[in-house]
Amino acid sequence: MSPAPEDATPDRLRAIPSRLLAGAAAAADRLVSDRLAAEGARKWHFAVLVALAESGPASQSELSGRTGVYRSDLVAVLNELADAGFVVRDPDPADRRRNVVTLTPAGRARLRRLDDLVTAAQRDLLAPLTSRQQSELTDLLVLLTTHHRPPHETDR
Amino acid sequence: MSPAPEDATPDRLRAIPSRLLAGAAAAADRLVSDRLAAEGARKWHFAVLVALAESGPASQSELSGRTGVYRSDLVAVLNELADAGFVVRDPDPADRRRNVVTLTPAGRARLRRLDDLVTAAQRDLLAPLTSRQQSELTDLLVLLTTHHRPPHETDR
DNA sequence: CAAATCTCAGAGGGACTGAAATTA
DNA sequence: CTAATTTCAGTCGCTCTGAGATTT
Repeated sequence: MSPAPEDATPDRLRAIPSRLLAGAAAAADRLVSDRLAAEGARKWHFAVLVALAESGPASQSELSGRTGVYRSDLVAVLNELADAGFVVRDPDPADRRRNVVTLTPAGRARLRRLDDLVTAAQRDLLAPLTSRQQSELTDLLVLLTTHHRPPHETDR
Repeated sequence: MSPAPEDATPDRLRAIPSRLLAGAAAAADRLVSDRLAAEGARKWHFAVLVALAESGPASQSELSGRTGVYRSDLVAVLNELADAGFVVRDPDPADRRRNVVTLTPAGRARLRRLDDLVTAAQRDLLAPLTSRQQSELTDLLVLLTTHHRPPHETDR
C-alpha cells in the first residue's frame, strides 16, 4: 500500500551537530560547485585565484598553505589554470626548486567572473536566515574552525 | 630563508560561508570518523542502527530515506552489519521484493557503544562554544538544512 | 505491460600517502 | 648527507548513475 508516505529522518539523527554540519556543507557545496561548473571551473580554481590576487605571486607550497588545496592536488589545478592562461608558472631564479605562480590579466578577469558566481551562491545559501542570523552563523563557524585546526597545516 | 612563517589564508577566502561550513564539517567528520574507526565502524553504520532503534524494522528503501545513505551504498553497509550479527535481513512475506531489516540484541548493544563515541565527539566538536552558542549554531543549521533540501529525497 | 525493490559495477571528485626527481 | 619543493601514481571513502534480476 504505502510506498513510503513519510520516510522522515529520526529526531535523534537530525539533532546531531556533525550531521547538521555535513548537510549544510553539502548544500553549500552544491550551490557553489554547480554555478562554477557552468563556467568550467571548480572551487579550487577560485580559491587559488583569490589567494594570488590577495597576497601576490607565490610558490606552490605557499599557495597550498593559503588555500587549503593539498600540495599534491594543486599541481593539476595549476595545470588547468596555466593552460587557460589565467596564471603563469615560472622557475624561481632565487631558488630553482620553486615555481613562482603569478596571476595574469586574464586571470584577474576570470576571478571577477567567478567571484560574482560565488557571491551569488552565498546569498542563496544564507537566504533562509535574517542578516543578523547570517552574521551569527558566520561568527560561530569562525570560532569552531579556528579551534579545530586542519590535519593538513601545509602538511606537518 | 623563510620556509613559510605565515602562509595564512586570505581574509577574503576565510570569510566565505560555504568555505567555513566545509571546514567545520570536515573537522566534525574527522572527530566522529576517527572515533568510530577505532571500533571498526563508520558513520553509516551508526546512522542505520539509530534509524532502526528509533522507528523499528524497515525495508532498505525506507532506511535509505531515514538515514540519507544512498540506496545503492546501503547494501554494503547492511552486509557488514549483518555479517557482524547486528541486524538481520529477511524477505518480507507481504512483498517479496522487499527485505525487512531488524535490529538484533547485539545490534542494540553495538548502538549503545557507538552512541557514546558519537556523543563524545559532539561534545569535543562544540567545546569551543558556550552552551548558548551551541544551541544557536544548531538552530541556525536546522534552518539552513530544512530550506535546502538534499538532491536525494529517496531518489526522485 | 509498467513500476518498485534490491543488487552490483563503475564513474567522478575530494582528501590523502608515498616516493621519485631536482635543487639547496 | 639532509631537507625542501614539485610532480606522479595510487588508495580510500563518499556520492551518485545505470543497469540487471525479481516481484508486484
